[in-house]
Amino acid sequence: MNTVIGSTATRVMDVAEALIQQRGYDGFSFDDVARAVGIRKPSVHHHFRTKADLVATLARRYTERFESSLAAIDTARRDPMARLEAYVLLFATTYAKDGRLCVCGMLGAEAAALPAQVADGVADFFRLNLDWLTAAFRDAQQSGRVTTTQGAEALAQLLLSALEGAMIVGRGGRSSVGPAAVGNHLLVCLSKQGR
Amino acid sequence: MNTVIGSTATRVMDVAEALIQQRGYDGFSFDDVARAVGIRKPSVHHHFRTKADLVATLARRYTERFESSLAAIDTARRDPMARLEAYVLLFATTYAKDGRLCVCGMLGAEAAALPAQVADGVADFFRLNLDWLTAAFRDAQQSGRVTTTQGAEALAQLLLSALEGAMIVGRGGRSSVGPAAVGNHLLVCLSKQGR
DNA sequence: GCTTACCTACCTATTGGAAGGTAGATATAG
DNA sequence: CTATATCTACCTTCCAATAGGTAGGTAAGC
Repeated sequence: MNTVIGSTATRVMDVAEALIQQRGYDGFSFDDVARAVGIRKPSVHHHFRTKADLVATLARRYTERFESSLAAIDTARRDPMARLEAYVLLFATTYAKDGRLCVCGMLGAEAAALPAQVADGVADFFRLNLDWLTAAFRDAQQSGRVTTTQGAEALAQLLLSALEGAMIVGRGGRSSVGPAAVGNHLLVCLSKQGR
Repeated sequence: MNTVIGSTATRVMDVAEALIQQRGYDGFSFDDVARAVGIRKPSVHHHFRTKADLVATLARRYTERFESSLAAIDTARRDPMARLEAYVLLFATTYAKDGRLCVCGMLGAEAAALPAQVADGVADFFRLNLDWLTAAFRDAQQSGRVTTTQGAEALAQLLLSALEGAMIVGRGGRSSVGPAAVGNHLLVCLSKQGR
């Protein structure tokens, strides 16, 4: 065994994930992955039958990890605004790693060209996020920390959209502004002391 | 002559634009374009030397059209909020056409994998939008229609990000919520009567 | 002795792109 | 008015590279 950490299958997923975050589904090949991992292309097929298989599995892992992070936030913070700030940090951390996009943000853009199983995984991710955010905003409104007349569902959609969009605008516009700034600005606007 | 409208070069750009909006830069080929237009692949090369050429030209046209729309808004509306609402409608109209993404939103996501000339065009688009929005928000704040403590530049980044993101989240999440709803919700939150 | 992890070799389709040719319109010069 | 030249828009043919994926084999471990 070599000194590289993790099983080969894990490393394949790690590499594929990074490639998707930077180039998208159609922007990388099994050969790219193989080269980066240090094996041959057919060996990648040994671990993941098809490309759709690999990416669908990867998207599921991504969503599960996100789910864990959300659960961790719930236990670590009680204050609804602190929870939302921690949520923004999740996206900011991803983006800080050499401008990596959210996996499902990237895949969501390409949704029309994706295999069904992959597109399903992407939809699950957004559903999970929207549900968690809706609950968080409902808490924030009930505790009086957010005082907009807008429904919690709409606010959830707004924050998620702003964060996903900030990555794309920040990267495409070569701006220094990313999801951290955009997300926090929005939270300030929505919070009581925002004006 | 056939009944198809526009010159061949224009039709090539129209088709390529639609394909990019639905599948991204790596998601379409010269052959796809040729087939849709009704000519052979090398004839596409006759009009646009390379793929980078085609897409860069197309991005420039997209930005110019957007620029015209912004100018039209400026002359048609005086009220800063009405201008911002008209801006939101620009994105909503694009998205309403079978869920088409903003060309530069899509390309922005793939920015890391794009030829330099294309990436430059994308950056120009975002710069144009951010500049216009910053001025619009400055007006809105000076007239007291928007009362956040946030700077106009930050608000511009926020609205643009929210609109670009809403397209991706809406499509990827198979939601009925799109840029129209998200954009208008944000404007309500920012406006005086938003609470 | 079966399973796992990997390999070489190969296949077919498609990619972006080049080379070179043709039909028809237009322009120009004698 | 005609002959020559040029241009545009398209064509067929071709190419090397790359795509996703398969077949079949080897070597090690439980």
